[in-house]
Order: sequence, then structure tokens, then C-alpha cells
Amino acid sequence: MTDVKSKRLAGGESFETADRLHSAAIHLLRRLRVRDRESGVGPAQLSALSVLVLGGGPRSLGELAEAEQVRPPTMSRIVAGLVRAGLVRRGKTEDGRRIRLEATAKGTRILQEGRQRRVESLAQALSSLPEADRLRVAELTELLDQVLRKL
Amino acid sequence: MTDVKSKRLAGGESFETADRLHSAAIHLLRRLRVRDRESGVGPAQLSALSVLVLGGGPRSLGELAEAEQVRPPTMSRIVAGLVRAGLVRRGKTEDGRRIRLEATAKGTRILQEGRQRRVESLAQALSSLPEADRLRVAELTELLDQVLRKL
DNA sequence: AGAATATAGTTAGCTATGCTAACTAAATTG
DNA sequence: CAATTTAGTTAGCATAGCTAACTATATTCT
Repeated sequence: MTDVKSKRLAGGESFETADRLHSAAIHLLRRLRVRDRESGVGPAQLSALSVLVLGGGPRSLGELAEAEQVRPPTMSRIVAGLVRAGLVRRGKTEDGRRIRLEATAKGTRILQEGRQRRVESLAQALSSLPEADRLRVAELTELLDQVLRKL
Repeated sequence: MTDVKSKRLAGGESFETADRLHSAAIHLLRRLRVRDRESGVGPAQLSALSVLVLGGGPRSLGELAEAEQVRPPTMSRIVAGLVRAGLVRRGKTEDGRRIRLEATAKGTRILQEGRQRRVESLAQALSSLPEADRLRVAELTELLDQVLRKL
């Protein structure tokens, strides 16, 4: 398992890039997550809420769990917190087992505000880059989205 | 607070890019963190350990807390877990209040293995890209490092 | 020197978030 | 219509975030 070379053969020179990308993502979120605490909503709740608000409408609990890569019991509790806080509404579906989860107006507002705060400082850092680099980052972010779809 | 325009003036058109970059980072880590669980070491412990192993040598608890953007009591408990698991060693310094935290050989090994696993799937996704795109992702990573230094 | 203050870490207690195991209720299948 | 499968919840455990309050060591001030 400590044999780095065999893994490099599998991943090619991509390993180095992957490692740095991973590290950059960690440090990026580590900085931004501090601002999330201002919203008074936990990080998992905020993330689940963002799927409901930005991810295109209502979902079942199982779909939410899948999107967030957590187990159903974990999502069940996260949703319970969101409902208690009045940020998400539980609805019924044709299938009596499934629930329909939808963000409330308050939930949508809270999420947008938090998102605003979070992204603000990152946007400022980007602004300080030279024009050319800024455009390049925008361009490459698209590419990154493509890579993530393959994960 | 819901006035997006005023923020866009502050951050310029960078806001859109920042938002997407932020989202990409979230999704990236959401996928990779699942594999971290295989190591049997919690995410906060793993991250703190990585600072000690990859961040260039021993640190005090306060420095670790700063690097991880958490409060001292939180880091105190994270370190306690790492020491209990034999991954980190507590040492003394000239200043009797400060402690010197250093990764053990086992800690270093565990971290490298986990890092390997984590990055593996990302590296594979990168490998499936056309050569040109792969180089562009590498480019983005460099730019991203620059941006992070400004955060 | 000795008292007052500041700094580094820890402990205690709260909430949130991950998990697995075991349960309930509804739908589907045989 | 009984057996199985599926969706979600409940219970119980560990980790990880916080603040408040404490201990111990250093530093500063009289």
C-alpha cells in the first residue's frame, strides 16, 4: 500500500495534479466554512438545503442522501433539523413511503444569504487577479465540472 | 442582504466564477471524503495530521488550530485522539506552556496511504480526459494556489 | 522580588453530523 | 394474501465544532 509508483502507473501523471487539486479544495473550503457559521445553520443542513434550492426543486429523502453522499439515517436527522427550523417542508407523494422535501421561502432566503457571504471573500480574492488569469479560472472551472461528473 | 447586485459591484463579475468554484470544491470533497473513512481516522484528525506530515515539521497546538481554522479546545481534542491512536507525539519546548506536536512513523504512513486512496479516484477521472484538458486542469490548480494565498 | 496580567492548553458540557443495527409502514412480488 | 423489498425513522455510538471556565507557565509592572 505504500507503493506510490504502482499507483502512479494506474493514474499516470494525473496523480500529482489530483493531489494538488484535492489540497486546494480542502484549503478553499476550510477558509470559507468559517463564514457559514454566521448563518446559525449547520454545514450539513446548509449543504442539503442548497440541493433543494439550487438543485432544481423537491426531492425525496433518499435522493437527498445520495446527492450528499450520506446514509439515509443521517439525512433523516439533517432534514428533521431543517424542518424544525422552518427551512424545509415535508410533503406527501403518490408513493406513501416517500416524502417530498421542498425548501420554504425562509429556507431559500437563508441559503441565498449564506451563499452570498461565503462566496464574497473568494470573489474578492479573484478580483485581485490580473484580468487574463481571472478569465482563465472561469474557463477552467467549467472543465473541472466535467471532471467531477466522471467521479 | 438579498441584493445580489450590490455584492456584484464589490466582487465584480468574479462572483459568478467564485460561486461555481465553491460549488466544484464542495462536490469534489463530498466524493472523496467517503474514501477517507476507510482509514479509520476521522476527517479532522486526518486533516490535522496532514499539516504535521506535509506542512513541514512539528507545530504547537495553537499553530495547528490556526492552520485548521478551528478553536484551541477543538484542536486539543483532535490531538488527543491522534496521540491515543499513536499517530502523533507530544513533545516539550523551551516555553513550558507550549507543546511540540510531531507525526510518528505510523502517523506518516497512515496519512500517505489515505492520501493515496483519496486521490486515486480523482486521478483516474483526470486520466480519462483528453491530454489538452488534463494540462489545463493542472494550470487551474496553479492559479487556484495563487488565489488561496490571497484568502 | 512579588503581584497582576497575558498566553497556551485542557476540561466540561452543548449541538451537529457521521455511522450501523433494528424497527415501522407502505409497495411489490410470488 | 403472504413474503419480500423499499423508504424512512429511531436508538445508540463516535467524532468534531463551539463557549465558558479552569490550570499552569511566562511576562510585565510596581
